[in-house]
Amino acid sequence: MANSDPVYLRVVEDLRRQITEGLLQPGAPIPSRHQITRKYGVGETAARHALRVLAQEGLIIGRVGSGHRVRQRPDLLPLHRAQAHFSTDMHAIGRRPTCDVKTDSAEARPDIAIRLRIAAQSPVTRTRIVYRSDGKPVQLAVSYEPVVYNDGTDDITQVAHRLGGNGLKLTEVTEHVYARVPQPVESDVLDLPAGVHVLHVERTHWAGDKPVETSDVIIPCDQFRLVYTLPAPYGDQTSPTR
Amino acid sequence: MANSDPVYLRVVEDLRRQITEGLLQPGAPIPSRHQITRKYGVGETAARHALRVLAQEGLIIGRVGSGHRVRQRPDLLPLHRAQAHFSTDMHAIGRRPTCDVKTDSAEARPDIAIRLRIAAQSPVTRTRIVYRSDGKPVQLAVSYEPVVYNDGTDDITQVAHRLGGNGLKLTEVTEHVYARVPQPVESDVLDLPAGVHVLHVERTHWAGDKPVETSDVIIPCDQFRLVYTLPAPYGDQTSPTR
DNA sequence: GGCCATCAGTTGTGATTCCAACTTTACTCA
DNA sequence: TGAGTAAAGTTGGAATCACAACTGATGGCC
Repeated sequence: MANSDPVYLRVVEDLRRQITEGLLQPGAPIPSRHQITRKYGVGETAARHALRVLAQEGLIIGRVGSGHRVRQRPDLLPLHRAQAHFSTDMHAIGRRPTCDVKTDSAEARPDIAIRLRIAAQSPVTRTRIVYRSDGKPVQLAVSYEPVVYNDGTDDITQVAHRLGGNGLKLTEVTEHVYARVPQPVESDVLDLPAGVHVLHVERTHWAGDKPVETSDVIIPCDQFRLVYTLPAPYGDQTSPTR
Repeated sequence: MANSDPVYLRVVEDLRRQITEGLLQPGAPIPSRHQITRKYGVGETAARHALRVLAQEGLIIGRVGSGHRVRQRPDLLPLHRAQAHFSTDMHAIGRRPTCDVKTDSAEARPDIAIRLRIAAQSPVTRTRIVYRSDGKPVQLAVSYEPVVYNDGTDDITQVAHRLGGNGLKLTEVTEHVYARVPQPVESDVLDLPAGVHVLHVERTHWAGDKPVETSDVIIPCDQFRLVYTLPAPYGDQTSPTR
């Protein structure tokens, strides 16, 4: 009873459950359209629709000729986690992700010093990462870290792990989000047409009450979208009946 | 030439252009499936797909039996704008949006005082708004405003307009986003099951360099989703060829 | 005038079929 | 053995037909 739900939702919910419960690990192949029709006894339309919904949720990712695979769990909101998908996703769809990482030393600008709660002009390690998809720059991240945390040998992109090794535990991430290109950030490398909207994320990683790293991330808006999922049509309402 | 694009994308782009250029104002009806098939000379599948894409973009909203209409422009990311859709959207899909607004005076808690850059225990106007959909509470917002800005007669939900009338111009909104339920916020009114993820937005409206209002917004994550739109399949890549 | 039933129109969902483009695998042949 | 080729499988796109549930408006009836 209570099973007047659309057919495709049955497929969606079953696959989603398997993914969220870990039965299907990231990278695992998803049954193809035809396999779904046989396995669930549904039509091709329903199978295709189910795959589309899951893909749009970000749980799976498809590739022509190759099939769908479980994506790294995007979960819900954290921008930093979504950003972590960059490399994985680009690979998954056959683009070549690259990134330039340039690290140098600098004196903390006043705004950066405030964010890191250190004295202005303190020495910081500045890391500038340009993310590229097939050579085209699509994302820019500039991170600042007090030199005291940087032993100079590690990959600065893995602050969390390194700090974890130092006995510090990252407890929180705060993010300030703007919808524009702020002045102090060099965004010319992204080669954006004038007037394009960008997401500017000021992100600070905290260990306890101590900021350990802060970064500016510039993301053109056509890569991100905050969708207001309504509990109704076209939505996927994460199993409302259970 | 250069028109090997999918057919449905032609429809999507044309309608989207009309919407973004203002030819189709918010509330205006969108051609129905059958009208699209005739108007654009495409099949029903393409028409349906186009409408689905636009709906998922948030540009239009459909209602069984009634048709699609242009939604208030959600643009891309701003949470506060997405939130502003609450009432409109609920109406559009036939739910009854209501909200309780309770206003009282209080002394600023230390954290609130910092956010408003006023002295702790200064008098503030506190507004607690519970958004409901068909009676079910789905969103909670608690705002704080220095009493100096509140003349006591206006609707506090329209801070921007009121301040605009006072000659102040809101220039910016900063948002801190957490993915948890913080302690100081009363979230029991939302009647959330334990462990449910929520979006906690600390939002501050600025007029110049002066904070004029700050608020905590609690949104269960099943209402919002940050989708990482890939420049590839199922995406709608906002006219990449132009 | 007011109320109710009917009816055309619309959306959401579904089945079925087909095709182009692509990937992967297996196979053939030099 | 190695390279090129063929075949099978997969996705994205598309056409066509169908049906249930719902909305809005029309018109008839009291």
